[in-house]
Amino acid sequence: MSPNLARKERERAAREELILNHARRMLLSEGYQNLNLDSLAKSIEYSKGTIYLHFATKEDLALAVATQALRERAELFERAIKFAGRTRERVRAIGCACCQFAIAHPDFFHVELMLKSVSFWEKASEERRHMHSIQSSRVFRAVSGVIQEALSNGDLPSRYRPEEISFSLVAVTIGSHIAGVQHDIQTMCAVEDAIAASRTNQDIVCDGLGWKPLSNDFDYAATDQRIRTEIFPEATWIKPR
Amino acid sequence: MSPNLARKERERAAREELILNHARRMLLSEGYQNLNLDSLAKSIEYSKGTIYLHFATKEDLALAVATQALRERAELFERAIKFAGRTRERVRAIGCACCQFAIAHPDFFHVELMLKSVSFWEKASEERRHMHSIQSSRVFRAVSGVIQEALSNGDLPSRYRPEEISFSLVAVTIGSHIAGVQHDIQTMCAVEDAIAASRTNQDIVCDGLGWKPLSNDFDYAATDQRIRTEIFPEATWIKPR
Amino acid sequence: MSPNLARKERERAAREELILNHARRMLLSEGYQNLNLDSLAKSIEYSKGTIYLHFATKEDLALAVATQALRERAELFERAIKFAGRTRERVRAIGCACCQFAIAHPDFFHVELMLKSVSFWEKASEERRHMHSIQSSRVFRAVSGVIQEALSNGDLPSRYRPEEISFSLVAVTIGSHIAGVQHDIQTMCAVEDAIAASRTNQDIVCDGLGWKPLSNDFDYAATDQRIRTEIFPEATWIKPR
Amino acid sequence: MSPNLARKERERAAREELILNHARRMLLSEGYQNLNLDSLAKSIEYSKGTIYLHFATKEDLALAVATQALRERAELFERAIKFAGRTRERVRAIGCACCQFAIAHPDFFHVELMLKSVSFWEKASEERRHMHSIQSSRVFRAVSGVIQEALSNGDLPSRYRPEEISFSLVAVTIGSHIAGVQHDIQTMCAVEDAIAASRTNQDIVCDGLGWKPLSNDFDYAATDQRIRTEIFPEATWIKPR
DNA sequence: CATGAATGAGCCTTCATTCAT
DNA sequence: TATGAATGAAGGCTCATTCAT
Repeated sequence: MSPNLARKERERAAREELILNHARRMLLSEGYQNLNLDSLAKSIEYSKGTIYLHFATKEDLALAVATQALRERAELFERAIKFAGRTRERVRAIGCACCQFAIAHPDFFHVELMLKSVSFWEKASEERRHMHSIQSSRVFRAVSGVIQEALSNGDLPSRYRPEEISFSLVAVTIGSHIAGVQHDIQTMCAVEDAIAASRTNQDIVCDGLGWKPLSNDFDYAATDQRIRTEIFPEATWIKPR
Repeated sequence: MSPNLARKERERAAREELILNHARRMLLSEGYQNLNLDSLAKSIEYSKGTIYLHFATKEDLALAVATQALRERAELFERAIKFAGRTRERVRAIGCACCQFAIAHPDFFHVELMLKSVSFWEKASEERRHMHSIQSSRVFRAVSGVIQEALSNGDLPSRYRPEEISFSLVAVTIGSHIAGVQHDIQTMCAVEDAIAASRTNQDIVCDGLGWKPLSNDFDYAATDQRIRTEIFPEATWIKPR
Repeated sequence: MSPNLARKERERAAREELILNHARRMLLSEGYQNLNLDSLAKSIEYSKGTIYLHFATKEDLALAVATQALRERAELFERAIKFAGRTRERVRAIGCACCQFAIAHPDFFHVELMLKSVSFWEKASEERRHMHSIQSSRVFRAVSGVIQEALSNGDLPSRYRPEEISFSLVAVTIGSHIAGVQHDIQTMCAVEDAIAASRTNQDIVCDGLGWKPLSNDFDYAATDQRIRTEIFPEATWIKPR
Repeated sequence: MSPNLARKERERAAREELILNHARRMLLSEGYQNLNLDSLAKSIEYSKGTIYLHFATKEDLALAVATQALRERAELFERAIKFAGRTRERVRAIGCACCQFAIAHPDFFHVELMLKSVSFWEKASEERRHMHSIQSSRVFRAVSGVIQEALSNGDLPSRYRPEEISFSLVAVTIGSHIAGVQHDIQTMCAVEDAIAASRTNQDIVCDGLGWKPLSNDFDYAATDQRIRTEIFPEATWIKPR
């Protein structure tokens, strides 16, 4: 009996993953309001009722999609901070992780912005909300660990508080990804490669924070090469600036 | 006859403004999909039919809301660039304009992100689209004028292209406002005052770009004081850092 | 005062005609349900309110359009029966009148069918209904006069009752016009010229009724020529078969 | 499993039939524009959503009603042409089929005229359009087969082309049914029995076409008797003339 | 008299959710 | 457990009719 139960549990998890994958695809290509459970059911080749055996509401499902992605991001970040090098090189690796994620899930910020809606959270279940916050803090811990160390060893001046530094990095990254897909901004700012532009902006912010070695004083080309080799061998886009 | 016509025209404009104001409020608090014309009609105390005398579709209405706000932003920017001072002081004034706008229209980025949807633009009328693009370029011209001048007179090094510089500023500003209202980011980055955080981030980016005088070398407190007095006397929040 | 009143009355009648003409055009090109008073008002360059000064309801207006056209048909019929010739030649002239009318008002049968709806008549005013029936009987009288004479002088055998004969002619004419514009019937019956087909069918029915001279025994080419010259000089399409 | 599926399929077909029957009734009594899905739903005692499980749009539903009826007509026609007798007797049987259909679906021409609208076909699904055209050609093939044979064996003179003959018959039949339900025509032509009048008109046309044996030369009473016995035993109205 | 702004009932269509099987 | 038929509230949009000016 127990092996049967285990098998069932595995099957259940597999189906949940299947649902999430299809839901993510639809969510990203069509937006939240155009995600409808009829076509999702058709797409996964299970019935609508089955979806409801896994997720209490549509909001619950969407939140699970977001959490799944956030977990991926957390994993990328945790790989990044293992990079052997100076703190600024490590934060650079995190920047690469962000871009890696953005490439895997373009437009994902849309899903994240959707989470902001109050009515959304109200309709999602407590359990899913909790799971989301767990992944959220994994991401944050990765970033703040590097910042802490940089402040400790003097790579970062103490002009800004650690949270301010996190916020700068987060803000410029989110902003770059969002602005990079806005058509009018793309046009007016002649953005050709949104990913490269995002990395440039992270560099500018690090320089502005005084995070040593400044990009004027150090050639990060070799770093990029190593990040690619050691951390993200699957990446095809990390090029030295 | 003419006075009658003039009065009617005024009344029509007033009603359009009334509709836009309520629509904006609902759009911001509930999101695009939760804006419904029934409750809007109820809220403005006119019938649904009347809304359609002003706007051809729901998308048209939403675009008009966005354009109205964009016009305000353009006006704030054009006031800002008249500030008598060095280029970095002027871009600081633009930063203040952004914040002024963000205070007037918190969450407005939500509306702007909505504009990204292709299906959205298809359903809006050509006329409204044109009006929107006009305001859009006013905003961009203001920013790029200052950058151009800074590059010319050496306030900005030529390390980055002017469009890259625009993009950095735009990205960090958008990102700060968006990140500043995300609940989990607020918590983890201990953001108390999102507006102040946004200004800090703009400062960091300007420093990172090497925009002279760097914030280490110059006390912008007096500048802020003057921006407040000369450009935004209505502002209650511009404080020297 | 009286001349003023007369002028006003003339103006009123002229405006009513203007409305009817535009309404007919829209009714024929778009169908009843797509006739809307907003575009009608725009088209006549008077206000919607003014339309209601002439017609109590939309149905009233449509009935007036139908009546106006019926009057035209009655006039054409009354011209036709004055043709100097044998009864079968006269009924042929009526057939030409029908075609003349069909050319002037293609698709008009659509309007006439619309009149069948019970809910339609309920909403039209008594006065308009009366005016419609007056024109209706003018049309009928013209036809039945010729039939009566043909029965009297032996051109028509007495096999059928006069009303049956009227009905045959009416039915084949209506049917030809309707079938002639149905796309699938056009295709399958290879109808190239619906007007010519309609005349052929009238001929067939007359032959079937035994109306002398039968088309095998008489060359109606000269008759057609005379109908055209004497009765419908404006017609461009009456050709001898 | 299979019996379950079969039962479900049967239930589904039964419900589709239920919807179609009610829709037909409403369509005929109220016209297309007055057919509304709210009252249809109420009438069938299912929800509006259920209707949409069967039909993609209102136009789809209406087209299905038309196709259903057309299929019935095709079946009647195909029974009729099996009548053992001369060609004119067989076309008489088709005439009876028409009347049989007209009795089953009085006012059905209204639905068929509705199909003329271009915008209508655009909104109907390709599948339904195809099904309609299939039935349409069944009907046409039945008629043109008899005509072809009559031309071959000399029952019909070659004065008219086969398509012209089809068109005459179609036109007089459609026209008789339409004219037979128009109130003013009924009154003025003293039509007591529209069905009988329709058959008379078909006879007149056949005579006019010279289709042998002419009604003067042959007593069709026995034929009618046989048609009734052999082909339409369910008919209560076929009487010898 | 003439206007046209305002109305609001009504329509078609969508879709998250439920529940009998 | 899994299904998918059924639901019905809700939403965007139209337009004949009215009435204050």
